[in-house]
Amino acid sequence: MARPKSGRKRDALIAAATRVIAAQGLSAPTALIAREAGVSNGSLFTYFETKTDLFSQLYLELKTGMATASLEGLPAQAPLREQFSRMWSNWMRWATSNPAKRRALALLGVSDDIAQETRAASHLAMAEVAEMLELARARGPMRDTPMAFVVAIMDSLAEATMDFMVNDPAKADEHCRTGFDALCRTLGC
Amino acid sequence: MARPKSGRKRDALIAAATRVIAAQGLSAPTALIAREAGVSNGSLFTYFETKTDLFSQLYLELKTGMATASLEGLPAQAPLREQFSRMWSNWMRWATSNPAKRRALALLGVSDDIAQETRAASHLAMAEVAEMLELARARGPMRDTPMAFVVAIMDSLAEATMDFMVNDPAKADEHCRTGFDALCRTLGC
Amino acid sequence: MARPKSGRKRDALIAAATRVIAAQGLSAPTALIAREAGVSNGSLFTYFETKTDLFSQLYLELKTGMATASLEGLPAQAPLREQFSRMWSNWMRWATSNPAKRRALALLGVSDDIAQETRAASHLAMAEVAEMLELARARGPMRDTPMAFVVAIMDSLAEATMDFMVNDPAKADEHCRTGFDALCRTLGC
Amino acid sequence: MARPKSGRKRDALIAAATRVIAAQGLSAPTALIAREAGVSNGSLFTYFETKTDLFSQLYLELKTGMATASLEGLPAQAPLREQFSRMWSNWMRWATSNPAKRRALALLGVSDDIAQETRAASHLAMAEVAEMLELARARGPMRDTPMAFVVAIMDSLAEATMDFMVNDPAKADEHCRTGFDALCRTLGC
DNA sequence: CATGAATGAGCGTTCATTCAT
DNA sequence: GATGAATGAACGCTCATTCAT
Repeated sequence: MARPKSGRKRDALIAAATRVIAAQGLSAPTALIAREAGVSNGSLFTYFETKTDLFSQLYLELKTGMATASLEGLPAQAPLREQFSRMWSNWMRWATSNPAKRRALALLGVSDDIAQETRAASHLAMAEVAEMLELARARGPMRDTPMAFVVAIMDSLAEATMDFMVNDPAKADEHCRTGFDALCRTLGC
Repeated sequence: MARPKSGRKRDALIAAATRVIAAQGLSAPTALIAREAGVSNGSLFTYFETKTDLFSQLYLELKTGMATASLEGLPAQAPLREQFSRMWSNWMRWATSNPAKRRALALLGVSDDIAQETRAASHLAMAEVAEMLELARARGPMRDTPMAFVVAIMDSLAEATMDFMVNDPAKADEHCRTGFDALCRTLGC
Repeated sequence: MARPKSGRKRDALIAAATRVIAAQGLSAPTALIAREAGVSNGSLFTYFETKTDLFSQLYLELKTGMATASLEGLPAQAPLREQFSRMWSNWMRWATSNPAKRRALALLGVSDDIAQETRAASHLAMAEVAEMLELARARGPMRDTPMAFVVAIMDSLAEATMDFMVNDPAKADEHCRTGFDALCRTLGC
Repeated sequence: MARPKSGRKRDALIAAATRVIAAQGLSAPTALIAREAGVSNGSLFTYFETKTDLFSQLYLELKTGMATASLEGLPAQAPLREQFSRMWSNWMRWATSNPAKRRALALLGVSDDIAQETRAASHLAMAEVAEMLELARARGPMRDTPMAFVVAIMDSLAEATMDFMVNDPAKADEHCRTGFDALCRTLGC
């Protein structure tokens, strides 16, 4: 049955792409990604049909990873605010301890060649997070604002917070809390 | 030390670059920008040493234009909150009525080849806006947060608001206010 | 010295190559030929050492098939001219009812990588046909022309006739006769 | 007005393409053609938009050159048969003294990426030759055969004749006449 | 013996930048 | 100064062939 496609190689390519994109941007050569993954340039295309395909799968994988990390170990019984806070901390931790992933995700997020389809799929990954947000804003001043707007605000507060945690790591925890508090004030939770 | 802004052709190139970047992204060929400006490809390089140089100057110019527009006609005598609100409206109006400029600015903002130096210079353009923000947060819950963080939060709320105004223009004014109210709640102003 | 024609798969590859070459030209990927034959890309190379080898064998096989078809059912007792005419009809019928084979053969015939050796071997296949031609021209105006030249003339008249029969199938029989008559006038038979 | 596109370079590219195609076939790298023309690989594309474009223009140019050469110095007052004979000699001379052009033309003629349009244009170049053929067959046995068929027959006799003249140059003139006589017998002229 | 993943040279084309006109 | 042709490195992707399974 011949040499089977190696999950290991695919993962190496995904990981290499993350690193290389973070370092060089989306215009990084596929050949470099392949080399970084310890694979021939041609092989990249047995795992991903095109560069765009690689990027789409990477985007999805990063988004999913981020969502999963954010939801890890949530105290199911605790009050909403506490769960929400924990989710936020998880999220910030993921971002600050995976700067390459974060940067790659940011670049991919604004790239023209991530299809609408792919973006839609990525929202699914974040569904649970969105649900928590929905509850958190339910009785506050943004209760009538379109959900997508609220999500955008949360995202952008998160980005700002991450930036600060990274740039001033000594006070990372403090900045994390500052960001969360700002979000809560905005939502009224 | 900037090269003399030698008139019409330079401006045409800047304007063309804005349009072309908005349409095609940062990888748009210089030759296309030149053609769009009604100028030969070679001439572009007598006005800007390199593509990066063009992009840096464009970045600065867009940032400055945005700041200027935001400060237009502020009621100097009115209370802070009113001035702040007016500034916000100006800002949002600029963004929504200059979508190409906004998109170009966003792309340039995350580009690798805008030097730190250039970014720093761009902050100068926003100095007055930052000052207002300083006053606005002075007595609120963020009074001890590093100013840069507060700026980042404002920026990101602004971006989210712009997105929504653009995507749902019928309710642009409402979204504009929603964004501002969220900011004020965050700052406590 | 040809490798044993080991059965079904080899034939499937030959047939697939015919189809694929007719459709895509000689630059068609071996992988496509293999897939079309229901065989893995790697297996192609256990039946044919190289792409060139495949092409050479295919060339020979097509030439042989063409010759065989041309000689089918010749009326051994009938006068030469009748036999010759029957051969011509057979030939034309083969060409018009096997357009893919004909096209593949034409492409292979002008390809650089069919060795002289292979071409020579292919003449053997046509030996009987050549013999008839020899007799047909024996007393005509071309009796002193080098045989190879006469063969070339016959071949090229044949190609022209085939083209016409294919492009205007309604009058195929008429064109077939027209071609034959032209040949006979040329040879004086 | 900048360096103007150099006719010399275009011609060098056309000539190089002729040589390289004759030697290596249609799959010859554009970079080789450029190098052979003494030009950078990039420059080829300022003279020809694509490889296909280069090939089309080359095809047309070769066809036209062939036609022109065939018609050179025809004795306008002489009887048709004499003119026709002279044209044939011209044609054969062109082919035998320009083997690379002839081979390139043959390869291009069967290439898939010479558009129908281009082929049609090439017929124009041969219009005068076709006219002579029309007269030559007018009263002969092929008077009712479609003209295109007659053309095809002439072409293929010509090709066969050229081959022989090239392979046996000592008797080139004799073969030339043999071919012409065969054509006349076919047409009845 | 069959399979199909692995390899890496090779291709057509693009594009920032230079420089002859 | 303006023009646009010239340059050549670079890129995404293909494909004949090899070889681990």
